Amino acid sequence: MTTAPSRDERRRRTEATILDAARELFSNTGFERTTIRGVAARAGIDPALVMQYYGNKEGLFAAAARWHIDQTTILDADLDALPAAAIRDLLGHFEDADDRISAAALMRNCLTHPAAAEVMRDQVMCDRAATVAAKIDAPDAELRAALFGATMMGLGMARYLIELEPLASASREDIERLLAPA
Amino acid sequence: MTTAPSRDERRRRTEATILDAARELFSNTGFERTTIRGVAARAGIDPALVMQYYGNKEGLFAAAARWHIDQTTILDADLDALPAAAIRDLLGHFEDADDRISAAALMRNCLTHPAAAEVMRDQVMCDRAATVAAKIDAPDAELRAALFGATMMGLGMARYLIELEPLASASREDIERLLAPA
DNA sequence: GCTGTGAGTCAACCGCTGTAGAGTGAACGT
DNA sequence: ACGTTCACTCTACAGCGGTTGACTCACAGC
Repeated sequence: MTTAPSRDERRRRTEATILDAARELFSNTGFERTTIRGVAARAGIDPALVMQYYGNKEGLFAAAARWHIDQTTILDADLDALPAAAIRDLLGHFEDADDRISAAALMRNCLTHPAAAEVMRDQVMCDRAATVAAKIDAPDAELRAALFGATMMGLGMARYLIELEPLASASREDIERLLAPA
Repeated sequence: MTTAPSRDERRRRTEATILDAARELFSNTGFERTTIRGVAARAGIDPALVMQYYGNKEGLFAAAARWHIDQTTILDADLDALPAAAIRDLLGHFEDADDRISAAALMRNCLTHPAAAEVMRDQVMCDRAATVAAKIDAPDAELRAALFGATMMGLGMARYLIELEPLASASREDIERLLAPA
């Protein structure tokens, strides 16, 4: 048999298990249809333990839907390469096994859950749009950036959440090739 | 006092009142957060009457979220004018007082409600994309059309549901002017 | 006038879900 | 060895929300 894990090692492990289960359900079925009991069952533990760790359902969601905001790929690109970089960044998030689920959890609920909507609007879109706008030299820079952000959001939702064909099964290269010029 | 309305006139009137209330709530707070009791209260009638008319909550939603699918504006446009026409069509839907709410109801719930997702995917996106694709003379016509549809969806969501600034308060002309070329 | 029909109401049921509090047993410090 | 801490469980509660069935009452046809 393997060596027994220490107590807080064990704690961190179950905490991660809960978070994984929560992300899975939040991203697949949305906030409202996800139940604490469902998360607990999937994690193989008692519902009350979820409460003990995250306080309430909102807390669990807040912990599960955190989004890594790294603007490096955007900051490093100049205006010409920016669309391609942003597309690659978005697709990268969703191809990556770790980021995918939490990104999907945020995106799926941003229309129906107030907190998710706020995060989406303020952090993701506003901040990104600001850095994008700073690179555009035109009178309508902000509006252009917002339109670009909306386009990226639509792409992510259509491809990964609604799974619209043939978008869902198209290759990253094709998407980048066709959309980047626009 | 006015002349008393006939019985089925009265029926149709309350039915419409219920539907209006349902659309309002579905489009503002989403399917799950909308309660039959809430709809009834807003309509000024008893919850049981909603059930009597629409069977269950799903039936109410199905009746409330119907989307007028008129592809005339798309069909009439040739390839060059198509983006502008589609944008005008989308914005027109959302500016129009009648269509706006049911369109929003469908769009808001298409990520979290199975039936709404199906309608969105099959009817709105697939059918439209097909007619769009028929006009594009390129090997990747379908993918291009899907990307275009995703862009339009992102635009609608960002502008009318998340109310992302400065997109939400921009004029129709500006949006059309900036996005159509792409 | 009388009766049937149908719009609209009332009260209640029942399952689900978030949440709370006491309890248990194994790991940990001493 | 022993008391303490802490992850974890069991049970239960309270409220909400969809749904139901019996009831009321006004209007239409005879």
